[in-house]
Amino acid sequence: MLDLLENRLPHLTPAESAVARWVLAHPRRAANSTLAAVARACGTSEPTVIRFCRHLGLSGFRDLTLRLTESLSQPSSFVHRDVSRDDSAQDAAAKVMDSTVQTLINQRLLLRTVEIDRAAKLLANARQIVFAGIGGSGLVAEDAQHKFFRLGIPCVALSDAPNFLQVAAIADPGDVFVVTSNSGQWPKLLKATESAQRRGATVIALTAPDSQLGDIADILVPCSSQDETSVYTPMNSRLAQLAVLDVLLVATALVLGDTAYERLRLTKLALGADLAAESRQLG
Amino acid sequence: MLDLLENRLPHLTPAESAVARWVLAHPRRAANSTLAAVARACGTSEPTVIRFCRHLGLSGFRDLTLRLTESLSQPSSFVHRDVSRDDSAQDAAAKVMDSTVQTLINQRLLLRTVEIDRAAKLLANARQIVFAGIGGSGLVAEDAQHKFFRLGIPCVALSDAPNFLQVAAIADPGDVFVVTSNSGQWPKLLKATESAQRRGATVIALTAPDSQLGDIADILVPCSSQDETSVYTPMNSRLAQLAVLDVLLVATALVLGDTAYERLRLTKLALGADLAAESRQLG
DNA sequence: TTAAGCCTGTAACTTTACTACTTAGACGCG
DNA sequence: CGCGTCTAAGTAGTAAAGTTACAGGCTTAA
Repeated sequence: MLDLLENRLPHLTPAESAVARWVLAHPRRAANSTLAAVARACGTSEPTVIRFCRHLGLSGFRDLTLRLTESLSQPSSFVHRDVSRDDSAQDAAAKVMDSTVQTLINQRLLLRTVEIDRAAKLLANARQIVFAGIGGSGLVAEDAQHKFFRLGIPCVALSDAPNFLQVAAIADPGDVFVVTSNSGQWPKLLKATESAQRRGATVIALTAPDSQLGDIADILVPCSSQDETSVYTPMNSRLAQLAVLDVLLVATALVLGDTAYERLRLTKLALGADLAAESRQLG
Repeated sequence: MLDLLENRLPHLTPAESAVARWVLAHPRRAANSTLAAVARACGTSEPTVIRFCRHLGLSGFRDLTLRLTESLSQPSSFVHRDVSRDDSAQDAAAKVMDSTVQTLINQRLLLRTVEIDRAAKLLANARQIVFAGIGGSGLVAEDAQHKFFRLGIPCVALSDAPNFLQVAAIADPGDVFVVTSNSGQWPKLLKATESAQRRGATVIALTAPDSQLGDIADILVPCSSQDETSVYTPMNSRLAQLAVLDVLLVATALVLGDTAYERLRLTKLALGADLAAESRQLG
């Protein structure tokens, strides 16, 4: 938030930038003040402060105070630092975990802009869910299939382009395609996606917000792409995608209600029972 | 803040405790709502909500929203709250993401007790790395294989018991087995692991600290097992395991030094080049 | 059964955020 | 140089939010 402020500072009008500078200088006071107090402190008028908030993409002054307290209480401990080649194993471990945590925190924020309930309703009423992803995302698709089949909805995971093209070619209007891709730019993936859409299927995309795949999807779930600068930066985006699929699973289960609840319970029980049986047998 | 709320809950009057329960259930919504909206949602009146705030030692409703956003953006706010069946999609999403983040934060702490450098040295010098996991952990094993092959070390992923038993039966002293299991109790997994050890192979286990698998492993990497109480609780343990494997990958790459660095760089380049080629071809 | 006390809601009041309109100044164009 | 226009800032008003005062009703105890 404060970063954003500093970035926008040059693009503001004189009176507004005075407000910005004051807020930057006294963020904590700003968070607890009223509109009138801030205006007075900046030597300007209340509407100017409001306009200042709007130019920052906020809904109003109230929003500003909220965002300020939010960013003031956030610890800076998870900010990402690249692993360097002379780090100790413990240092590197901490850095990797931190960057992972940060990725997920970012992802959580990204989700606030997504119509999760709409996605969940679509998934809940799907004739079949097709999870598709190539390369590393193929595993994400498989993981999703492993999760969603427990809801009792027919699911399939596709992890290579030829299969995806074929399934897309015979897509049904009731089908929902969940397409995962880091870049969202692979031509074959786009081609298959478009072909599925032409046949009336719905597409939910887990990908970078400014990608081609994101543009054509019916529902875009932006996933922190995190331009992986260092070669040591691991595939955090994959974790974010997995977490998002967890979210979609739970949201879909909530839409389905009792049926899903019971099925989830039963699959869980089945696992426990099997473990017990095997132990007895060998024990 | 939410803790405080929970503590004070018994000392509140009926109407106020209704407010408290609602706020606990929808903290994020409460933080963004107006006094009137909260009162309506709780089926009570506005003054009651104010009195509720005062009993918590706050100056008023405004203060409540501020404190709520504060504690929600603090890391301690990621404490797990079960998804309940009447949650909105957004609430559920936040809860799922929070619990995921919390799992990873816990995992980071757990890693401090692990001899990561020793594990990394073992992996770096392995003749072959065998990643094994059955059920959901099978995907973790495959993911790990996808990551580690980029270091130029021979890798294999095993996701079912029969394969694992066979590979373990012909294990070599230079082999390193990375065995992943949520429970760490599956008899077949234990049997295969022991057989590999008898042939001189080293075993790194990603599992619950108090499990049988953990006991017999050469190196135990404890993974937050998170007694999954609610059926809506997704498989956070899997994310923790994936993150741990990222850590091991980076640590191993650091041990290998320049060679690994170069190989990681090359694999990354190869992907980018392929994407460019395909785009040209179709574009 | 009645009186005291506390919980709760209604209604009035104050503050607060926001909007519509107006004015002052800057820039371009005739 | 003057005119018009367009942007930036402020004034005043309004709607809505938070807060307070007060009164009704229920509980409890004498």
